[in-house]
Amino acid sequence: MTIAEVSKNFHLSPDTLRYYERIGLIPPVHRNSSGFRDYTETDCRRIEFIICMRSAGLPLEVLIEYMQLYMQGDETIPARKEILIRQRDELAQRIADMQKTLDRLNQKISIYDERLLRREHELLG
Amino acid sequence: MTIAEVSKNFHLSPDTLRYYERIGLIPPVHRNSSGFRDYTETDCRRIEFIICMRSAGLPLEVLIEYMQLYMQGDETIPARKEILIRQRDELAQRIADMQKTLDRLNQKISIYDERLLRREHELLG
DNA sequence: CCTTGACCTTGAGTCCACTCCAGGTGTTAC
DNA sequence: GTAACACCTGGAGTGGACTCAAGGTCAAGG
Repeated sequence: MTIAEVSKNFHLSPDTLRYYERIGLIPPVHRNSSGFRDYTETDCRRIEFIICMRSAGLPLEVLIEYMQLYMQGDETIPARKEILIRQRDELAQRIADMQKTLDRLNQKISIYDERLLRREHELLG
Repeated sequence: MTIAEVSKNFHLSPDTLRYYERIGLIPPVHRNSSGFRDYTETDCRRIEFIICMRSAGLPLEVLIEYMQLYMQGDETIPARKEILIRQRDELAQRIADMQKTLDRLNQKISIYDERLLRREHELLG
């Protein structure tokens, strides 16, 4: 797969894909005869994983560390698991906080609804 | 209330408090005789609201717009409500996405658990 | 041959949300 | 009166995550 195809599939700019490679988030991508990147299925699965984690706000730094451990094989499973657990816990906390804000927004919206209804009532009645 | 007290109560640096005022997120805070800021209860309630919204990732730009409308009185209620609805919907979407990532992290963690158990089993058995 | 277009590299620029700094003022404590 | 301290201002710096620009290579089409 060319960089353009991967870019299109994942809605990620070619610049970002190259950037991820440059910072060691994904291992160097294989090149074709003209030196162009040729992404494998494996590359794509990794990219998809990264996008998913990034969408939840996991920092690149953490993902880089995770991926580097991943490349080193099975001995790093405990370390990788630790990272995932930590990130999972932090994420759960963020979700809980955001849920509170969501509730508050809903509450505020319904208060505005009431106020608008009252105003309408006053104007018409 | 002095800036130091507000800072302590809300775990927000004095620099950030001044920054919020400078960008128009909160209206100019009243000063005491020596020119120091003296925060009112109203100021504090606004700051608390901002912190809550920021913790859910609402951009400063949106909060500034909301606060500016707020200062203009009741005619801006419909516009404010629109902002809140939009932000609520986006937030709900973000939470849903994050929940998916959370599920995926949990799944991955339990896979690691299994693998570690198997390895232990192989080593001991 | 020359142009076009997809890709390459390196390095600089951008955006957001702070955060820090230098230099200054006013009150209190010794 | 001078030192310590809490605060002030304007402006510059930082960190994270991209994003863009300049200049170059390569293969295909006219």
